[in-house]
Amino acid sequence: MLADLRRPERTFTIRQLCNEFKATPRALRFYEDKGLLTPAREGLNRVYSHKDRVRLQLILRGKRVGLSLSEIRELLDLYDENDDGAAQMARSLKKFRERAAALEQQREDIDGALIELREACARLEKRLAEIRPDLLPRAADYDQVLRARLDGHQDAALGK
Amino acid sequence: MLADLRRPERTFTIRQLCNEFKATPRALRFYEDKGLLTPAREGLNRVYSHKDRVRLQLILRGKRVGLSLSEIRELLDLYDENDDGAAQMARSLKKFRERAAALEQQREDIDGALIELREACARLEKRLAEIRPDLLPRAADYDQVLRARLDGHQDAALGK
DNA sequence: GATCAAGTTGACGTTTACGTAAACGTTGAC
DNA sequence: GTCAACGTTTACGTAAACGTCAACTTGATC
Repeated sequence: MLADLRRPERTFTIRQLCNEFKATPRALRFYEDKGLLTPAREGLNRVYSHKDRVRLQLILRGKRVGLSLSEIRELLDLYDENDDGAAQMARSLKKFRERAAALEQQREDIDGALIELREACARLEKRLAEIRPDLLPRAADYDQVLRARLDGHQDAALGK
Repeated sequence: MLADLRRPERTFTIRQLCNEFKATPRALRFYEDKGLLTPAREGLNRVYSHKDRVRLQLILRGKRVGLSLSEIRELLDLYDENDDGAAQMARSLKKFRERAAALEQQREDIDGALIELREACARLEKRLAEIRPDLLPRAADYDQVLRARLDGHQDAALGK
């Protein structure tokens, strides 16, 4: 009687979900503001159910693939309001495909920019080699690259 | 005496540069606000010199590869303040390499997102095929892709 | 009873690159 | 003389996703 209200009945505090998913309380409240989450209350405090946790997972997944919060909300809303599961799946699929296409386009744009950049680099390297070969940057800037890899590129890379 | 003040002395109006480089007057004035351009004045009107035109080219190139205006300004400033051409070239080269590394990272992030997206799509397609094969989206969304290709992806793809 | 940790609700700040009026001056064409 | 076309300045608006206070309440603990 005490032990069996385990999984489905379990509830979560905001902090627990934040820790589990590496989010901040501010973010969860923000999602709530935007209508993405609607946790229950116990007095003032938020109480997240199992379903809320699932929704949060979906939200974060959506973010990872570069969907905007409003787009995510639309998808979530579909799953709630409508009872025809297949129709929403079709819609989600469409959304995902669109996003995939957009990302592929972005990759192309990036490739174009990289081409321009490499040309510019090549020119600079050549002229520097002629004029002041000692000034050619070396391994030092690799730090920058490595440092950059540990950071917030995810945010910058996607959706804008 | 009249004919020989051709190329180097020639000046440009804001509109001429805008037409040539497909920019808006607002943009040029904004760059000026930010200290990227400093055209002369003839009364109130801006008069762009040859050098200004070059600077504008550099600005737009920088934008194309995803540099922020402030980064571009730093580079331009170097070319002005300092008279050691080689040193600035080295700095520019460094900047460009960093940007290239960042763009490569972005591409990786995008690839990661694409993997997640494709997985999600595959799952949805599979289940839809089982349940409601008639709802599987088809060529219709190709419009979206094509439309997207004609638009502002450049902005979204880079810098943020 | 005082403090402490954790929660809450506003509400403003941040960032980027301009767009979009509003209100006005100058010049050339008719 | 007057209308259109171009120029000017100032200044607010936008969009996204929270961060960062500030000021307060609540429950637990010493």
